[in-house]
Amino acid sequence: MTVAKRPVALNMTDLAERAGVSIATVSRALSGASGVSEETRRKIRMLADDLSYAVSPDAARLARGSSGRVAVVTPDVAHWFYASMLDGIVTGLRGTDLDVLLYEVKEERERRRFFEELPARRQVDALILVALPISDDERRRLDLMGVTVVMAGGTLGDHPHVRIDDVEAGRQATAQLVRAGHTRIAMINSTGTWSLEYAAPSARLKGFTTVLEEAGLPASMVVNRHWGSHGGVEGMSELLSLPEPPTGVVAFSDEVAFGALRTLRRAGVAVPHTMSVVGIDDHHLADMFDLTTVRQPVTEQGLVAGQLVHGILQEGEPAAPHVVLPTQVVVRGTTGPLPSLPGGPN
Amino acid sequence: MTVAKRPVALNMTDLAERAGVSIATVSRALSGASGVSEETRRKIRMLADDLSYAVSPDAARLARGSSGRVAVVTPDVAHWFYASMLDGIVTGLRGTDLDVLLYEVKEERERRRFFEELPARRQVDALILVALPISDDERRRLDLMGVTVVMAGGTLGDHPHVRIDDVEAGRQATAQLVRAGHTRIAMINSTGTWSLEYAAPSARLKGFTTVLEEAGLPASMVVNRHWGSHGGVEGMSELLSLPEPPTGVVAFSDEVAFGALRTLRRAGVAVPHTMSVVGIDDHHLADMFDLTTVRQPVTEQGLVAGQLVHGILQEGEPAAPHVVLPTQVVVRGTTGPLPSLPGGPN
DNA sequence: TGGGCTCACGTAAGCGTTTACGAAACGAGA
DNA sequence: TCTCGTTTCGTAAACGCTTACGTGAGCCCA
Repeated sequence: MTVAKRPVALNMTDLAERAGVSIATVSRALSGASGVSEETRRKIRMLADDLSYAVSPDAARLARGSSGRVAVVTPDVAHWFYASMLDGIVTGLRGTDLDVLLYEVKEERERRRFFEELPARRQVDALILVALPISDDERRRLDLMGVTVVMAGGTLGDHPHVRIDDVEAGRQATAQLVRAGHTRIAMINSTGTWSLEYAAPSARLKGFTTVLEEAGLPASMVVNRHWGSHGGVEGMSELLSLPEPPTGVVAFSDEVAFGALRTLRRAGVAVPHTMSVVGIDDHHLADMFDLTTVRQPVTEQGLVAGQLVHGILQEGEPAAPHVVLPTQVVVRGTTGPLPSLPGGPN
Repeated sequence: MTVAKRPVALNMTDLAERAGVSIATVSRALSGASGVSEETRRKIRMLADDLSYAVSPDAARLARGSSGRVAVVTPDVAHWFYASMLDGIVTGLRGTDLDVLLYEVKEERERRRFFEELPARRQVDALILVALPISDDERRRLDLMGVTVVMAGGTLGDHPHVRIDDVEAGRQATAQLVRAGHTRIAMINSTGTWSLEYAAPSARLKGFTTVLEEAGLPASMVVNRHWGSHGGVEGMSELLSLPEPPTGVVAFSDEVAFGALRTLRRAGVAVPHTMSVVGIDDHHLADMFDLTTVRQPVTEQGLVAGQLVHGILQEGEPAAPHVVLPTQVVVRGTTGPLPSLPGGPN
């Protein structure tokens, strides 16, 4: 006597027997395919319900040739930005019959390993890369998978993508300070987190410098730090230690801005009267810091990415493969008019 | 002439042909099973590498009977707590050959749908529930899946779980204020987010009241709000409007505390001199708010959950199925000694 | 009344693996 | 040299579905 591996699950053959029809009919009835009378279909469906039978996705996919799964690859699940993207993707895919397989590639090592072993290989119908900068070599490996690839929060060759215009975001943030009359404006930017160049920092910097030029303001101070809150703490410290500190600061991200604000609070510098700060993101805690910022629709980007994948899988090439979502200034309390006495309190 | 659905992928039979051996040998060689000479194995592995062939997981799993996947079910991917849990789980599972299938059940509707349709059904070997309160009925449905179920951040019948001691967390937070000499201590708690009772709020409340009793302090004010930052904003407003406001507040979570701090800042109430605040979590931005809090190891809980699942799948029943991780006070700037002039500034 | 159509359903051939079982080859002990 | 045990490998039967194709049954219209 052999013991079944999965004692509980009954299969389609069992169901067919009890329903008194062939397995093919059951398959058709349950999958919604045509070729079954409505009555038979109903009968089978009810029976399946009663016996709480579910079609084995693995077997179905083996037979059909497509997996019904999409892989999401992200550098850091825990981080607000990626988590929000993921959230958007998942909701964008809800309702479709696509499941999400999650891969995190935190460090350079893991990322190399991911592209070498391609664990998602032959497992998914599509791949969504979340703001993951990628080398040409890796792109080639990816194509080897032979699946749809979509980039969310960046670009990737000709592959479909969703993103924001980072140059514009940088412009908007900077313009907000220029408009308020500031003339000594600095930026706490963020590069070098990845060994591969991530596009956002340089794009935002470009927006920053462009606006300053257009306003006829002198080329200004830019410090580079890690793009988390601690980067902001350090960056602002450095700016404060300058002989002639700026009166306004553009932060690469809201988290950087949070850190900057903490430094300012500890240093007793009045915000926005002595120092104005503007971030980029509209982090869900930005309101708690009263932070003026440039909102980028993160969840929506994920959502669009999900829909893009769904569309492509369903009907081939997408209508609009490259989506750029708008950003927009959200004015709160950390920006204000030029201080009357530069450097002095209040 | 028929067109192949997946033109690229070659299969094990192809590989076997080119290697001049049978498909069984290839399978054994690639899976690491015994019964192949080392030389043959090496040869086959090299060939597979050259042709960049990878075993089809679906087919392998169909044949083997286990999916090699684990489902993670969480109420909100974007939220710091769940995202951190997820992060821990993913890292805990890294290195094993288990993939993560992600399911988000945000609203009551979706959650009901999840348990009715069980999309993860027959797709995974195990299920990790992330702080998801569950009814008895749903638990029964779950057992019907016939897979290992692990709870992270809570309990679930006899199923293995990882969590913290929420009563203790509540105690520690409250004790921190009592120790500082506060006598009018309030709590901004959080209930009713789910239709099902979530255990943490009542447990933390219990810790709160117990400490007050032990200290001989009068039963104190407790307001209930949503457990996000806006709940904290509202909760603190309500407390401030009291005829005799407290001098110390325990917040259900750090996010609630963030909101509370914002209200205090806007109201011009000095922290910690006029009002002390302590949170629970040690959110990664807690430091930016200078928030005193009770740290709970979130990522670690996820990590343990992942390891638990891996262990169970590998060797059956786990050695220690119920893990309780310690919490610990982190003192920062939002708590201080009892104000000399209650209610007055500074 | 019969020829052709449509519809509902069954038969069986895959899909790409794993694995029980058996066969061949080889070495060793007697 | 014969026999027995190992080791290495091949054969073929699953695994649980989907789907191309075939077969009757029923229907319509000439």
